[in-house]
Amino acid sequence: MKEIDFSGCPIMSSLSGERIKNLFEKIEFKINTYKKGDIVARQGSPCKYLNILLAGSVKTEMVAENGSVMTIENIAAVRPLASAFLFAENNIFPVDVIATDFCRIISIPRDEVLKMFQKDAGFLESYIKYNSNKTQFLSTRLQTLNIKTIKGKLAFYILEGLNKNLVLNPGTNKFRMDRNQTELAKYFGVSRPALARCISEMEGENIILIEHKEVKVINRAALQNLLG
Amino acid sequence: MKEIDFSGCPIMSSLSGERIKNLFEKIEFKINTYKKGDIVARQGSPCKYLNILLAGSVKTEMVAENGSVMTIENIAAVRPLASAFLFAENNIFPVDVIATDFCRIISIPRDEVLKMFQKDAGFLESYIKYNSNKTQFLSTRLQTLNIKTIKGKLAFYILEGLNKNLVLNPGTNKFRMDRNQTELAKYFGVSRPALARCISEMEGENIILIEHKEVKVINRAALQNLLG
DNA sequence: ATTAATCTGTCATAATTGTTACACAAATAT
DNA sequence: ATATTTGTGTAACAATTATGACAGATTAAT
Repeated sequence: MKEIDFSGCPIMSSLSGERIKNLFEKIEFKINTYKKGDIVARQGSPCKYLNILLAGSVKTEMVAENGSVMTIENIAAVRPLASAFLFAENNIFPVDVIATDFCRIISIPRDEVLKMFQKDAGFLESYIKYNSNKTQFLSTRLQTLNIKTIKGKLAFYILEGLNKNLVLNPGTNKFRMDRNQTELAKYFGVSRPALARCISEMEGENIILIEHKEVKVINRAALQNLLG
Repeated sequence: MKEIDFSGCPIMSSLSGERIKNLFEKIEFKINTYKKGDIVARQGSPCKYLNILLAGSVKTEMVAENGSVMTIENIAAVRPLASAFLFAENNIFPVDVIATDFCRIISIPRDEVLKMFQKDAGFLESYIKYNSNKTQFLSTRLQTLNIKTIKGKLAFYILEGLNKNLVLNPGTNKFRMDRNQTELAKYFGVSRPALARCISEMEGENIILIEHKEVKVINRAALQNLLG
């Protein structure tokens, strides 16, 4: 086990090396390597192992029967692959997983993972935490996308950012965005000029004031109204 | 324990009564009742317990400081409340939870839940499965919403429905929707007439044929093109 | 079988957003 | 300091979608 480096892996990083060693004792697993272009997993095939990308990078693609392809995600080590699918009702890979580099991937059978959960509550907690965080993240993204107007999305984003900042700076009406306008437009899935227009309109209506990445909320009630 | 009925609860229903009884042995928990209008949990308060709604119903709301309110969800027994937040990094309730009826809610401390995981791998598996299913569900919803055009959403929806049906009826190019046009429009978050127009255009282009809830795919490649 | 309710197809108009383009500001590199 | 890149504000026009409205088709209820 000493040759496996899980540092940076969201479901392992909280565990010490010693603990990881114990965790894998008597656990069956295999490590495969893939070269660039190899297919790691096929869309539609059952997901029976916890696969963790130890080194290299992969991309995930959806492939249709007529051959048309859509890239979904690029993933770099160290991260689990499709961890939400291992235990789901419908445990098949929703995508093709293709190596975009030389890769090492560890595969731990489902039942062995359950044993590992029983053995080390910390590992179990990390795994659940990882999935919980993901669920939370997706919920928030979904809320954002579910708002139809750009002004609404922006209002939601600003109120959210303000709330996060409130924990550190109680009573403030300012916060700093971690995205520029172009990135924000992509995040919302809208065009950049349309976002700029909305910002300038909302500034004109004295609701907010944005300078660089600094957002100042002037009329909070108006922001709230844009949500519903 | 005999008075607690978990039937229909997604994280308990796979377990027999005997097994549930064992599971709760030596486990600390409390059961509270709430009458209509009572606040079960406050937005922003830490989520330290696994709360399962045993009887009654609740609604979840986001409340702003100026008092404006937005209802997020209505939940009826038997279901866990905010199960994704118990183990997440940021374990605070994102919403107010308010009883809309007489309610009984069991609260099991976080650490006790971990003990229960260690005790019964089946319970652990159900819990993880529940969260996994949720992640999967949200991912799919996110993909749908991420497609900008109505035709694209429809194409995605149809291809997905076809794929699900393929497992039962290999080689088919038909499937039956479980929503009518009005419901589908709501699901997509678009207006009903706009959806109807897209359907009729796609029928005119000989891509699909929809009769009642029966969908027939004529030109699958064209559907694929609408995704990207 | 008839009525009532719901669902569907369609239209004109308004509102919102995307596209493309350009000038200028800000940040970064040389 | 200057050049280069990247980000921002703005505009005209095109495309898409929402809104509201209506008639006909389908389904459910009596």
